[in-house]
Amino acid sequence: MSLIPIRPGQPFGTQPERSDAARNRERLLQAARDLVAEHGVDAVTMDMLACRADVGKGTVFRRFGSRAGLMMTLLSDAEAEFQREFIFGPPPLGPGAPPLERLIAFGEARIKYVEEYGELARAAAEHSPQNRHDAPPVVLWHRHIEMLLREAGLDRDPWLLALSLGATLDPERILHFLRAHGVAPARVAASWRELVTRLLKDC
Amino acid sequence: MSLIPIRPGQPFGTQPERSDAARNRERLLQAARDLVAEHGVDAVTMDMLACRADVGKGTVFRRFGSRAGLMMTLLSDAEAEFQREFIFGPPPLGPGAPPLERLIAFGEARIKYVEEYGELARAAAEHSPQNRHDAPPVVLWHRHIEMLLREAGLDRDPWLLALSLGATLDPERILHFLRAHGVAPARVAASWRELVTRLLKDC
DNA sequence: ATATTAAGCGGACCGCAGTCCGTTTAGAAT
DNA sequence: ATTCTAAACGGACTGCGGTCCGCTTAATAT
Repeated sequence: MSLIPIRPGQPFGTQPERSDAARNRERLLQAARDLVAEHGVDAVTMDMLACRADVGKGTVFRRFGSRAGLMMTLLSDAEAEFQREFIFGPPPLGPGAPPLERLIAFGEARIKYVEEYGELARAAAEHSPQNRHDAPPVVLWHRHIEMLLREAGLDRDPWLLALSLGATLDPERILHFLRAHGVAPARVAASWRELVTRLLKDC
Repeated sequence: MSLIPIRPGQPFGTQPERSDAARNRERLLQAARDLVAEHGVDAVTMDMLACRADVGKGTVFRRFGSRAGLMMTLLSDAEAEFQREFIFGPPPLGPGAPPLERLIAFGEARIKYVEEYGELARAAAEHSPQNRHDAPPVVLWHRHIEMLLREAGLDRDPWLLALSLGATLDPERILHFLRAHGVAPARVAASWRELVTRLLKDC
């Protein structure tokens, strides 16, 4: 039932992790959530986290690989929920509605997602085009958009077109307008609606 | 005649810079160009540059403010040329052609620009949404797109729509597909053409 | 020439992400 | 219980971007 493993807590083919590792993972996640709540995503450093969780710095990086990896882990629940909604949920976001309406709903849902988790999402993509463009959830979003474009009859390189539309919904970008320019979320959503509506007209 | 001051060599209202400062600026720029040519943008560090230019590290940061600032300076000639072309140059990129054709030409020119200067452009925008979205050249591109959209009769929030189209042409994004996914530039250009053509149909 | 002064300078220093490697320990095998 | 070993651990260390601040010097005034 789980979709794409966003950040496998314990990798697939291996035996269950050692008890001390499990304990440390819980300690780290709890400490990370606390620190984010207290100081905000951007102020949380890896040293701070190691210290708060009373764990060596090496352990933090062994667990999460990088700061971006940590942020992905913190996002994974919300991300899984989002995926569930647009894949299995009720229309118009989920299956059952015509592709244009699903696209519109997808954009709106993404914008809400950014409102809530934007800082985390941005931090999860920082410092690596790879993270930004090829992370499993991102690829899934793109495949979803591509599928909807095809359903709508757009057959001219829907993959690239889907990537372009995806760029439009990039968390850092959306967040920047929301926060730094004070653009209302509803306005962003309206613009997205306008964009995809025009794009799919007469297909 | 100069357009937007991309990175003022010597700020506006002040008297000409001191001779030693001028000498150091030339030394730094030359060293930076050499280092980029030798090792590639991503491998050039600020310490390396200071050392090569035989200058203190503080001087490097006094001059350019940050690594991104240095990269913007290195880009400024190419950027000014690009601006000249789409503002004053011959159609279809410059004025004289219908807006759709100018938009198409704009995207194609940007893609060529990324092919040539993409690494620099990416480095110039790194580590700051501000640099990425609100740098003077970026704002100018967006205004240009917005103007073309208006000319084409698209009157529903052309500013946000222009930003979305701009996101589509983001250097990091384009560069990522070109380099990491081996997508041909012509294919990216075709996708852009498709996107804006559909967008402006019946306006 | 000399004095004045603000711009310029340099490099020690800081905080951070990420690495390395010698040490510890959980858990299995005996 | 003892031994064994691979996984996990921790914290010193590196490299980088960026800052700070006491020193130097170019340009100007006298």
